[in-house]
Amino acid sequence: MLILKAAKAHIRAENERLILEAGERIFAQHGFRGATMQMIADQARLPKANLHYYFDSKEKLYRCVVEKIFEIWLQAASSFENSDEPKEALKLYIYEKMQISRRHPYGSKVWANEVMQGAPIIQDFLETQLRSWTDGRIESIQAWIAAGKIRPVEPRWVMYMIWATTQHYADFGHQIETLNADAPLSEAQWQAASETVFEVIWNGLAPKQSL
Amino acid sequence: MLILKAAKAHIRAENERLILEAGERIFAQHGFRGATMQMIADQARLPKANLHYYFDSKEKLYRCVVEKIFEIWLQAASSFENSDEPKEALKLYIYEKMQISRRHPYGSKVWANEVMQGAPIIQDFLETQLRSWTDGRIESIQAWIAAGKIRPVEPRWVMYMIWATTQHYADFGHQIETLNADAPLSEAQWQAASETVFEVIWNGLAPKQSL
DNA sequence: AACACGGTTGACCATCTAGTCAAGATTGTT
DNA sequence: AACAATCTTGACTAGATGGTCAACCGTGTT
Repeated sequence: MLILKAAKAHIRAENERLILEAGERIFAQHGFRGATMQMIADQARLPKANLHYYFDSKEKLYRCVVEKIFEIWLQAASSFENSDEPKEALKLYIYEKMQISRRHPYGSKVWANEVMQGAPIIQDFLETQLRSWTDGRIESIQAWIAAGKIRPVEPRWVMYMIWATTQHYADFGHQIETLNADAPLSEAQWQAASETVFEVIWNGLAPKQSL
Repeated sequence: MLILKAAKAHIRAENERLILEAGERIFAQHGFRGATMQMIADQARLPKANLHYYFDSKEKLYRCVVEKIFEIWLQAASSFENSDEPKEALKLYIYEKMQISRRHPYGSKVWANEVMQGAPIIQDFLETQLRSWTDGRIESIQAWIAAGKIRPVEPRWVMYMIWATTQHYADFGHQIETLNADAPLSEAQWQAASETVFEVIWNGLAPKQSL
């Protein structure tokens, strides 16, 4: 009966999760072309043919991985709206993005890879969701400027600074570890880095102390 | 006669230049594995076999490309030393790095790709040249802190902020263009972005106005 | 003109890889 | 137990790709 489809849904869900997780890791480490279905299969501890049972093609799998990453990205984005005060809103957003760099370094790298190659797969995301989200955030920042809560700056360049500095800790994590005597950043170091990023940006944006 | 070697040296120099330039572009756009020798050959307008005449293997060619990029990177690094005053030194360095992002976007992407994949080819560079250069710069920054010229901050996180923000304009150039109504940044926009990056970082680091 | 040396090139090969397939194993339902 | 839908998997194929090679070309020297 057709109801069986639902009965075995958990198998499908579990295997798709395994494959997506493995894909994220392998695509991040080797890029789209550098990753092979065999590598992903080994990482997921499944036979290669099984991957093609759940995902038609390498490209479809890749697209799913990228879409999942974009979801997480958008989720973090909402923390931007959790306060009207720029200091609080920026602090939440920056800490949240640093957290993502720490928890999802592979996802961040896949995204970076995709964009660096001209976003062949997710160009439509950039043009729709990312563009409209960014426009919204730019309006928030402009409102802060109008209210004299931060210095007059072009909001775009500030957004890019935040993205760049926070994602750097994921995308260039290997370089950072190498310069940290080949050790991953400690809890305290992550905390300190997040604080410094926030402090420098906030002090950079805060209005000059009026005497 | 052996002197012929010198006589045709210009042919070799010119072709190596063509191939390296094409390689930089193709490796940036497709990653190491994604790039094919055929693509690079087409870009350089040379037959594929000719590439193997000048560079033994794809990997050797790639290594040459990456080394060339590191040279440019180190060159910019020297502008850090052109002034003892932090404001001036940082301004020069940031503007120089923004300039590099604008002039050598492909090189920056190749570097990013390489690091994201764990620096399989240039790990030794990271551990020797980059590490020692960074240590030197950290000392400079600490001296500024000791002299009360900038706030007390962990120099490492500041270096990473500068690298991240400036390189972002190359590595994520496609995303930036998409969010700029699919247009490349204008001269004025590059200028404004550079200024904003510098202003925010400098204001973020400058000591609080003592009343 | 003859030569030698570096440069050029099309054709070729071994290998790798995305994707297919058909036979068989599982599992929930009746 | 019998069944049907779903899941599993080893073996296979077609095409792409890095690298090779042997014949050929061009140019400066004698």
